[in-house]
Amino acid sequence: MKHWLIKTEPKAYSFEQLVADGRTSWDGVRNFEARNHLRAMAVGDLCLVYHSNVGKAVVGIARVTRAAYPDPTAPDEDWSSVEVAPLRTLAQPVPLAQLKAAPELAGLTMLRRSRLSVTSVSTVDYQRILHLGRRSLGA
DNA sequence: GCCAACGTTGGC
DNA sequence: GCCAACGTTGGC
Repeated sequence: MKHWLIKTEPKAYSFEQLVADGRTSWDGVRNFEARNHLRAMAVGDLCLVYHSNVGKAVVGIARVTRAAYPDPTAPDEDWSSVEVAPLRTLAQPVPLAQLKAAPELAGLTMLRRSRLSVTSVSTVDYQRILHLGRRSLGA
């Protein structure tokens, strides 16, 4: 199983909206590298969902429920979508500043390639980020 | 194939 | 609102 980080502007489509919807077509990606990552996703892969611009934090986890298919928002063009469903909301969001401040996450692709909307995440980094998202005692 | 111009993303 | 990063486009 692979792990990914997918970005969304919450004003356009938030994780809360995904929870409300139950599942969604993750479409609108218009970058070749990001598209290729979508195509590499398999059903069951887990995605950290990051809110860009507003929030600037990892807020939840989604599960891939349908592998890549043609992006319905770009008929006759060579883009792809996957379908995802919410798995759970993090007890506390993990802000970008916290990701940047964690020395063990220095290799995170998302930090080095800040404009790439779909990036892969190593299993160990995925677990580190989940750990940061646990509610801390006394918080 | 190079490179300047331009548009978009996204943090600050 | 600004600006850096960077992907895309198009002229040559």
